[in-house]
Amino acid sequence: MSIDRRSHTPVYRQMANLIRERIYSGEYPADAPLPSEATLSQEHGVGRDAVRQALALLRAEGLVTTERGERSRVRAALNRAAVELPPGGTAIARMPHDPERVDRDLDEGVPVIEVRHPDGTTEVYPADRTELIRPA
Amino acid sequence: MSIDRRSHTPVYRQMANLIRERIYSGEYPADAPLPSEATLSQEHGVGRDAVRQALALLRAEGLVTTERGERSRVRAALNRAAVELPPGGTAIARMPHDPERVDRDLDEGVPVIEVRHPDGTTEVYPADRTELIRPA
DNA sequence: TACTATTTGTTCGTATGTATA
DNA sequence: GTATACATACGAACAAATAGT
Repeated sequence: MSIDRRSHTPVYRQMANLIRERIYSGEYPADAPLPSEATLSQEHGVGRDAVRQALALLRAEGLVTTERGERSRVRAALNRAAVELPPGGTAIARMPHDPERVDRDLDEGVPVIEVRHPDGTTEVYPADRTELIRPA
Repeated sequence: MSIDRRSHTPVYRQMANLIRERIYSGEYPADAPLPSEATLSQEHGVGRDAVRQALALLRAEGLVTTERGERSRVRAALNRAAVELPPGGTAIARMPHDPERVDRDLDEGVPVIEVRHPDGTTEVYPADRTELIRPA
């Protein structure tokens, strides 16, 4: 797969698709660093900007994490315990808003599960990706 | 000569021109270390990035060499013997590709001369800069 | 030998300008 | 007018190699 300049799909989305496929295929294994933005930029003949926008999409999907000064990494799969629901309780999955995400020290792309008990109290759990499976 | 912020010539190219002139003028003599990147950056009021890009241009031209942990140096002029061409032989000057350059242990910016003999054999010589002369 | 300072290498964050669709 | 795309530019932080004490 490579970048199609004539496609109407923006370059940065094509880049995201390309990197995502390499993650799902195992070419970029979990916890491994991706090539640097500059390397990806050169190898695929696109601007650094397009690479950065692609990585932003993958971060939002929870597939990669990025820290300043380090190459982006494939998010390691975590095995989290299921949330036990109390009788009459409800659970809602949502994305945290940005200050909340920072406050809870969560990576981008990590949804939270908000458990509401019958007595009105609520608890919030991060819902990390549990497996590396291509969404249907 | 100094950096013109209003010029359409990129800052890093202006920096390369500036340093190149100082090399040709003898202000930075052969084999002498240039000022550090940080010094050049501060003295000319440009970012370290611009300095590094300028040095990359000069390396590609074969004017300077850079080693990690040391300041860049003006490439010493070497007096290499002329290549003797056999009757019917041909010679081609070209830049080595990157793995070849590493393999032959050559600095950046050093072309090679490929001598082809009538019998089909070839020899390759590095073609170091022999004099410090402003190209016409 | 060991420690420290200097220096280049790498990398991401951010901003600006320009061009194009 | 907006979104996309690229090049340029600066900053910050850290790693790694070298040199001097």
